[in-house]
This record gives sequence, structure tokens and C-alpha cells, in this order.
Amino acid sequence: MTNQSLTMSTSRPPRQRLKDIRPQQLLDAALGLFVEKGFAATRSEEVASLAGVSKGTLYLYYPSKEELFKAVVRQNLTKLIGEGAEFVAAFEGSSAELLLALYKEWWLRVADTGVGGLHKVVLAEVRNFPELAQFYADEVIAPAHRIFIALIERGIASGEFRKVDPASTAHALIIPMVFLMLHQYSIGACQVHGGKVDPLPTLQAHADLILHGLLRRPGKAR
Amino acid sequence: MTNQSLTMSTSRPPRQRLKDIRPQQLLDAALGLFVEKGFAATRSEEVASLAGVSKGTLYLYYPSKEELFKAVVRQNLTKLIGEGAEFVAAFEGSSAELLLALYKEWWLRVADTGVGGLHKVVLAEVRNFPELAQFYADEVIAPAHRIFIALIERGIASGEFRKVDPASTAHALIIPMVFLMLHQYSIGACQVHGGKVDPLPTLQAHADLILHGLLRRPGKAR
Amino acid sequence: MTNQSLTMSTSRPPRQRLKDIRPQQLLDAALGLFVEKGFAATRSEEVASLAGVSKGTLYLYYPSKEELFKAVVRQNLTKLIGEGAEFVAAFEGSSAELLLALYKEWWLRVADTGVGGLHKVVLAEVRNFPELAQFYADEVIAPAHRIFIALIERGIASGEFRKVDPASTAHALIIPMVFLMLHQYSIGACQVHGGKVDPLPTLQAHADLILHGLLRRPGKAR
Amino acid sequence: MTNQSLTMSTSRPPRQRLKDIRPQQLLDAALGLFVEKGFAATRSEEVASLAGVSKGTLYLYYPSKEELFKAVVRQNLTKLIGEGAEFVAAFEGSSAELLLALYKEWWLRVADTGVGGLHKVVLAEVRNFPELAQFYADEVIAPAHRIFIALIERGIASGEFRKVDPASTAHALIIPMVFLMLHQYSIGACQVHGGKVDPLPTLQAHADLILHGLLRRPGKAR
DNA sequence: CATGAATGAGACTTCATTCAT
DNA sequence: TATGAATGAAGTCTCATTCAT
Repeated sequence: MTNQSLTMSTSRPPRQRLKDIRPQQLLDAALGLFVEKGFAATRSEEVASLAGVSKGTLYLYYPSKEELFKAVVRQNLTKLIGEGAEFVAAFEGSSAELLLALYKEWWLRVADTGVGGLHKVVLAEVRNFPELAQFYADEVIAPAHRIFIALIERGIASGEFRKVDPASTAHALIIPMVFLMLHQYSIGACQVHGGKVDPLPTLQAHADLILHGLLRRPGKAR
Repeated sequence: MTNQSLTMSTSRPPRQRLKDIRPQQLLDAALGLFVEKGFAATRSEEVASLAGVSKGTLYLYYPSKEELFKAVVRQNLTKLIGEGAEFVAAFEGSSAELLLALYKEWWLRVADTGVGGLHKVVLAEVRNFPELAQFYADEVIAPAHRIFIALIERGIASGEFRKVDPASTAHALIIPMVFLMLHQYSIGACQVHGGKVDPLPTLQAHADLILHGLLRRPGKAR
Repeated sequence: MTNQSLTMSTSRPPRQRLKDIRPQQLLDAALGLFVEKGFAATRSEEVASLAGVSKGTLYLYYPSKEELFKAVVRQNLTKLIGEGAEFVAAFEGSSAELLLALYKEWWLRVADTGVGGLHKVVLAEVRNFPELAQFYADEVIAPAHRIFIALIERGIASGEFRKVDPASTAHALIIPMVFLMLHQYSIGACQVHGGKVDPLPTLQAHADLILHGLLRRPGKAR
Repeated sequence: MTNQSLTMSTSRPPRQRLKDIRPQQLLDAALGLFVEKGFAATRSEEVASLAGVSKGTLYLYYPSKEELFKAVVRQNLTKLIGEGAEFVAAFEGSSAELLLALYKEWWLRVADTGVGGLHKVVLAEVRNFPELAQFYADEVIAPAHRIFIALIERGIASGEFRKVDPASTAHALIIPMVFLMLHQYSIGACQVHGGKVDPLPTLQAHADLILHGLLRRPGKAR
């Protein structure tokens, strides 16, 4: 008896501490399962169990599966966007280098955390969550767009880039990044022959293409 | 009685015909609903009802919702790819024009039929259908990739394009196309302020970027 | 095998027939259970099982437990009230006899069917079903009140009754009837010593009291 | 710290006192909620919260929701009956006046405290609490019946009342009172058009009816 | 072939009750 | 004593699938 209670008191954090870390545990578990299976196919009991708590405990922290999902989106994507904006503001170097660095930095951050897969889920389920659409447009799409607009304007101002339209070019710069995230967490996660796309080389190729263009430069042998 | 059956025999296809067109009606109905709601949120009764048959009849043609989903994917995407390959083979004109034409043609074909939305669903659900992954890699991704590889090699051979790596550049050319399809059928289908991306202008901007590059050409004022 | 299928074909009504009788089976089962246990304590699966069908079948006919409950109220109480009105309209005899006959007739009808217990449930749960309240006031309380008002006006017109206020006296005539119904299906249904109220004698006593009054008539020895 | 504890020690009863008043606070909170929502729909956490304590504390005083319910019934109804008996014993005046006064007094006491609503809950739930039935018959029904029997015997003895059967007439006197209580706390508490019964006038009408009868007295013009 | 009534496993969510702090 | 985080049994409702007609 005495031994047991001693053991238990050392192996388990105190109550208050548990309460503080529960949201994070639940959000982590939910992120993983939503990304792997999608929203509808993820059972809330499974989330709880992966977080090491019971079904009921999940509902102590989030009132429904929908709210849990929104919390996951908020935490992961909003945070990611904020860090991207800081990265661009703090960067020193040419704008071409900044583009490459942003691609690389973002990719590394996304690949570890599974956040990329979250975009897949949003994409797939947003029509069944009408209110999520506006939230996502405001919190994720628009800020990400602004980051790349800033990058392009920086390049034009320094004379590095052609005078392209920042808004539509920003889309063209973001799209491959996001697409690769999507791919990585869906088809890329399956064991198939020949369907793989290697993300970093592809991003590199894309950046090269974007920077130099596909057309041969007249009067310049390459 | 006699009158009625006469009437019916003129307004309705004969039995044998019915049997032949049922699968198509079901696949069309399923495509629309899967694209709109996703796999899990589409009820099989709704598919049957939209196809004008009863629940039981659906199961006469497809043994489960999963098989129906796979049949929808097979029919629509395989067909699309085949048409793209023919389009490229038959095209006469410069490779830059071919790229623009392929973008435009494909987009028009995809926007009407809802096939673009299907890619969204595949992306989201492929991890829950492991056997779909290989099918998709073989039947959709690889052929589409080959089409763009052919396009690039055509441009390099004619001296129009730089000597880029065809395989990775092909990815870079496909990605925006596919991404816009995805976007159009998810966030683009929602009523949001500011989240919209206009597809044709964006494709145009992207094609321009891809062809001419972002960097200012030394010694050439633009 | 042959025997079995013969047996089954004779022991079970055809499909279409079953569909027609299901609502009645379900309403009967629901009435019994609601009366016995109340609304909240009645499980919908229990209703289905008592009606001889599965959980899902109940929801084929009624979209929720609330709607089932409302259907039970409608069928039973609305019907009862209608029959009471006809009974009063068709009665020939003195108004005092009509009052006694109405008490007796109604009681017999209510005691068999369990409808009396339904009033108990409405009384207990109406505050959790706000929309039921208006329905009940319109469909049950007001019509029942009108029946007794008609009875009193009939007695006053014939010179049998004193000139009392019909509306409030009608309440006084209905109340004991309804109360006994309530009692019969709650405390009266339990095995207790001494708590019983014998309904018919009590109604008789009440009718006598109502008709002749409690006060000794001055100058009249009884 | 010192200030705070000083402040608290003056504004808060000492520990021992707290222990003594907790049950009363809990019973009061439970009475209100049971009457408003019924037994099943009242959450125990809500009771605790309304009493200003936590969920766990409720279980320190009552081992289950059922026991809490029984305690509420015991305290409130038993007290009410006792006060009624004292009122009758102490009354000076005619028996007709006593009846009116008892109606009025009881009604005022009941309307404030919500005890009338408690009878509604007992009525609805007694079949799910078999042991409550006998308790209720012994502690509430029988004593209340005895009060009215005493009242009738008092009236007969003084020559005021006809020589009716005290037992069944007592029921007839109680019933409208109790019924109005029930009504007031169920349908009467809802916002409906036309379903209302004004309690005091109805009691008055009933008392008039009971005392003087409905039939016109031969040879006496009224 | 076609129907649609029926099934029942399974999902989400609630809440009475427990117990470590 | 008092708290409130945690539990998990239980309830409502859905829907893919079956099968008698």
C-alpha cells in the first residue's frame, strides 16, 4: 500500500498541472488523427484515447468535435503564418535568397508538425463547415498572401525583380508550396510506386523556373 | 392498362437500354455529391435518389459506397487524362502557345464537369482507401506527368525552351493547374470576403511567370 | 426448409400491411411506456422493442422522441375530447344526469386506454417542451372547458341549475375528473397502504356535493 | 492576508455554522430546480452551483440524486402538512370560513415556496421511486386527508354542514386545491394564450359551489 | 430487375458519481 | 471539509446494407 502510493505519487503529475497540459495533448492528438483520416472519419473517442484521457474528458475541454477541429486549425495554422511574417521581416539578403529560404524554412516546419495535412482537411471539409471558410480566409489565406506580396514588392523595389503584379504573382509563388503540403499528406503518405514527388527538389526547380523563366533568353546562350 | 403501357413504352427507354445507362446515371449523381459533400458526408440514399432510382438499385450495380467511389474516380479522371494526351498530340503551334492552350482547355473541361472537385475528394480520402493510391498514381498522376514532360521536351527540341529538367519542371507546370481546381471546389465554393482566387487570370499570370521568369533580364529594360 | 418458409409466410403479414400498422403499434407502445415511466425515463429503443421493431424503425416513422411524444398526445387526447363533445351533444335527460353520465363515461374510456396517464406526463414535462404547451391548451384544455360550459349553460337554461358563472364553474367540474386521472396513474398505480382513492365513489361523492352543496339548507331537514 | 481573513471571518459564518446550513441551501436549490425542470432534467451540478458549492460537496451531504430528491420531498411536504394541521386546530370561526381561510392560507404558502410544484414532480416520478410512494401516502396524503376530515366533522357537529360522508367529501375538498397547485407549476407556468386558470377566483368559485350546491333550491329564489 | 422497409452497429454527446488534491 | 478533473455507462440518432416482395 505505502509503496504503491509512493510510486503513484511520483509517476503522475499533480492535478492542476494535468489540467494545464490537457489542451495541448488533445490538440496534438487531434491534429495527427484529423490529418491521417480526415474530420468525419476521426472518432472523438480515438482522439481522447491517443491523448491518454477518456472520452468524457475531451468534452471537458472542447464542447464538440467541430470546436476541437477549429481549435486545431487556429493553433497550428495561425501560429505558422505569424512565424512566416516574422521570418520575412527579419531576413537580410537578396529577395531571391529570401524566396528560397522561405520555401525551405516553411517546408521544414510543416513537414515535422503535420500542419500541412491540416490544410488538406480544411480543403476537403470546408464546405460542410460554412463558418470555417471565412475564418480560414481571414486567418490563413489572406496573411499568407500578404507575406508573399511583401516579398515581391521588396524585390521590385530593390530592382531585383521585374515589375510584375504583386497580388497575382504572390498566388503563383504560394501555390506550389501549399500544393506540395497537400500532396505530402495524401498520396505522398501512401506506399505507391512512381507517384512520389520529392518536395525539396521540386520546390527548388520551381523556384529556379519562377526566377529565370522557361523561355530561352534571346541572345544569351545557356 | 394498355394505354398506359403504350405511353410508357414511348417515353421510357427499353429495359436493356435502362440497364446500360443506369451505371452512368449513378456515377454522375455520385460525382456531384462526393464533390459537394465529401465521401463520408454523402449518403448512399441521396446518390440513388439523385440518379432517379431507389437505394436498393444502387447496390445492384455497386456492392458498397467504397466501390462506387472508386468507380467514380476511375471513370472521370482516366477519361480526363486521355483527352489531355490527345489534345497535346494533335496541337500545332509553338510550345508556349500549347502550354497556354492546355491550361485553358483543361480548365474549361474541368470546371463544367466537377472533375476538379473529385481530385479534392481523392486527396482527402486516399489514406482511407489504400488501394486507391496506386490506381491514382498509375492512372492519373503518371500520365498527366508524361503529358507535360512531352510538352517540355517538344519545347526544348524546337529551341523554344531552356534546357531544364523535364521531369521536375513538369511538376512545376502541373501544380498550379491542379491547385486551382482544388481551391475552386473547396474554399472557392464558399461565400467569403477576400478568399477568392480568380482562376483564369491566375493561370495566365503563372504562365507568364513560368515563361519569362521573375528576375529582371540584365541588359534588357522591361 | 419447406416447412419453415411455409410457417413464416403464414405467420407474418406482407410488407405493405406492416407499414400501415406500424404507426399504431409504435404509438400504443409509446403511450404505455410514457405513462409508466415519464418522457425522459423512457428509452426510445424500449418503445421500439415493445412495438416489436428495431431502434432504427422507430426513427423511420417519427424523427425524434419529442415528435413521437407529440404524436401520442395528438392521437389520444384530441380523440378523447372529440368523443366527449359528441356525447354531450347527443345526450337526452336532465343536466344533473348528464354530469354524472359524462363523469362515468369518460372515466371508463380513460381507465382502459391509459390516456389519463398521458395527462400526468404532459403536466410533468410541459415546461421542457415549450411548444407543447400551446398545443395542449388549444387541443385539450380549451375544448374540454367548452364541453363543461355547454353543460352548465344547458342546466341554467332549463332552470335546473343556479345562475352560476359558467366559465369558473366549468373548471370546478372538470378538475376532480382530471385529478383522479392523474392520481390513478401515479400514486394510485403503486402498492401502498392507505393512499388509495377509489375513483368512481369519489366522483359520485363529488357530484353529489357539487349538486346539493355542503351547507345544510335552512328550513329543510335532511 | 490578515486583512482578507479578517474580512472573511466577519462576512462568513464559522465552519460549524456552515456545516449546519449547507443541507438547507442544497435542499432549497434542489426544490427550485426539480420543480422547474423535473427530476431527470435537473443536473446535480446545477443544484450544487445554485447552492453555492461544488459538485463534490453535494455528494458529501446526499449520497445520490435520488436521495436528495427524497430529502426535498420529506422536508417540504411534511412541513406544509404540519402547519396546515396547526392552522385548523387554532382556527376560531365558522367551518365555512375555515374552509375558505384554509384554501387561501395554504395557497399563499404554496405559491411562494414552490412546494406546489414539488407535488407535480412526485406525481410524475413516483413510479420510478417505488419506496417514495409509501412515504408519500403516509406523510402527505393521509395527514392532509385527516385535516379535511376534521374540518368536515367540525362543521357537521356544529350543525353547519349536511351529514355527508367525511372521508369521501374530504377528498372532494382537497382535490381542487392540489390540482390548482399542479396546474400552476406546469401549464400555468408557460406562456400560452387561453390556457390560464386564475387560482384564487377558481378556488373561490369552487368553495361557493361546494357550500351551496349547483342545484337551484326549491322554494328559494336566488 | 427494382423497391424501400427494416436492421443494428456505431457515432456523438451527456452527466451522475468518484477520488486525488 | 471542499473541490473539480476525470470517468464511462448510457442515451439519442444516423445510415450503410440487406432482403422480402
